[in-house]
Amino acid sequence: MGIEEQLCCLIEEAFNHHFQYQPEKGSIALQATRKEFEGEFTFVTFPYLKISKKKPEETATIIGQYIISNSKIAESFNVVKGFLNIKISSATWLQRLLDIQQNQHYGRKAKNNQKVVVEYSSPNTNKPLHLGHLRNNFLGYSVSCILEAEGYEVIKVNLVNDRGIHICKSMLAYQKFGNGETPESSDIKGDHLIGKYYVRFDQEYKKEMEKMLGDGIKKEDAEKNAPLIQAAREMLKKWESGDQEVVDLWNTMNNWVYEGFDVTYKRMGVEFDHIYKESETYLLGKTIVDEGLKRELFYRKPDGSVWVDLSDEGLDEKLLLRSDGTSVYITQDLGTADLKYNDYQFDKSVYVVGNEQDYHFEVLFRILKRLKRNYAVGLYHLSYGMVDLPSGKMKSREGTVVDADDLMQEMAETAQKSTAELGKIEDFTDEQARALYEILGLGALKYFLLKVDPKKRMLFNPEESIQFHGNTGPFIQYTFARISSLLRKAQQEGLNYTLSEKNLNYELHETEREVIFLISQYEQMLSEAAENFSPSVVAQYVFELAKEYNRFYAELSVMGEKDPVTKIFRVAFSALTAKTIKNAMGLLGIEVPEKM
RNA sequence: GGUCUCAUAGCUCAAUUGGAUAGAGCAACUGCCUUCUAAGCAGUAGGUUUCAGGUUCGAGUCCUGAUGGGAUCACCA
Repeated sequence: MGIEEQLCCLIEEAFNHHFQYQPEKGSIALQATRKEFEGEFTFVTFPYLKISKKKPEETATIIGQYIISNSKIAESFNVVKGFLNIKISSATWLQRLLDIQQNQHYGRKAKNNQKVVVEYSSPNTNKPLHLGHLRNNFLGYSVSCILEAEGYEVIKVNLVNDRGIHICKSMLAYQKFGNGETPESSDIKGDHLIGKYYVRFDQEYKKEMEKMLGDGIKKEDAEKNAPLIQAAREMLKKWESGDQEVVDLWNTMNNWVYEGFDVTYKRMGVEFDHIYKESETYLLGKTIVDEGLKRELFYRKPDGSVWVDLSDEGLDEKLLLRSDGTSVYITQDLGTADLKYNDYQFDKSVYVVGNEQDYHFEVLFRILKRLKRNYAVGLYHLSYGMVDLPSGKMKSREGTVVDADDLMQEMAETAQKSTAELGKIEDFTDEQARALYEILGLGALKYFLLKVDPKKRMLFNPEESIQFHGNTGPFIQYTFARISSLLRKAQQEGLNYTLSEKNLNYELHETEREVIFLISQYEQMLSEAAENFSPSVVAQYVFELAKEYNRFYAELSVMGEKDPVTKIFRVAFSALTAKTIKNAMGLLGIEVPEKM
């Protein structure tokens, strides 16, 4: 039983004993004591005054005294207003640390026999990945790690948008202006090459429109009837009918993109168990439309289009099938939802998709509920906010995007610069040094994007945002490297730092107490992160832990400590801190270096 | 215009889901490397939580309204 659980039991007992009251199971909640007061756990008595029929201070004191006299878990308590602050004894904390050291599975909970599918990334194959995709990918990967540690079996999937009018745009531009250019011939990464033609299409299309506007044609008509857009539509039709030439070009160009994406994904450190392609799923969902029609959940308009009416739930009518019988986005998503369930029989299915699609997913999930899909209860849209630049929104066509490959490269270079200035890794080989820059640069970037609550939009300032000091990835990595250095020394001395009963008599210093408290909160933190699908919970936790350890490190000596028992405790304590940091950073998809 | 969403220190973000005197980092200022990595530590300063009401022992958090951002409302994806 954990320390917190024991305290809750004692408080329940106290209510029984003193107030003849049996609190509901699990209704007693503790919170962490605020820094300015002594103690680790706080019980708020205000909600129970009607039961105790006493003043807040008195109620708190009675419960505090009960805890002290009926167990050895706490060493003292203090009461401020109605707040009962409980100070856990050093021996209790040390026993807890000993338990953690002996636990082989520390940081990873038992399997809960639940399956969850996490869909993330979901790029279009007409342009390279940018900053917005980085947030998506890091989020998706981190949430997967968190759920896995929480006990789920996690299946990471990527639904690639590899077909459609926008893909045809870059294909058409390439056909017209490409002159047979290839990634090899120009030494350009495949996805960037395709992106170049996507932009080119837009430029040429705009030229045509300007000309048409000059000829007195209305804007709407120009947009619809410009020769290039018509050609793109024509090409889409050909693709759908399986025209060999178009399909060949499509294959060639998409493969270039995939080769480029592979490089980017590898550098980002993300991966997938399965890749769905829309070219293979876009026809799905039509049978579901038929099903819905048959069950009179949907209806057909005179022109042949199919709709669902959600107005009784405060939403609108939504188109599910065009009048020409072709499917729209949501049709595919209905089909893909079934497909995923058939493939994996998941308990939960998470979609990591930006909050601009909140309405879409709201509609999608409601339709699936109406269709009585039994898996509908497990659907979750992990809706994350956009990443803004100081100049405002990113727009691919206006060239105001921050490219993912460029950004990762810059981060690594910044790491190299900072490392060179400090001059701490002179003994590294070139290869080791490069690996370190990668770990630090990516660590800074991932931490920066993950430390913010996913739901909130965030600002990314390329010049100022990414630092290596303060609340950053490298700060935490640095703490790990420091401890690693200590552990190397301990190893050189041949020190065995396995904790034993001998270590339980030690009187903890304030900083040590704080750190152990944080380490002991790891599992609870993990649950909270999993429940909310929120890596930011982990990020804040690990920052707090690193900060607190650094305080300890500045105040007390580890390897220089004279008393051998204390020394063993501090080394073990440091090692467990390092382990916890590594585990937590692992949940964020961030590596930690032994030396930096 | 309808719906959804956000607004906290100069800047970027927290606040244990209704609890104590609203906290960190950056930027500014002051100290600390002859001792385990100074990518660090300690300290100073910075707030009418956008505004106006309400709910209650207690509100940054819940409700109503206002103001200001953002998203969405396509036979686009």
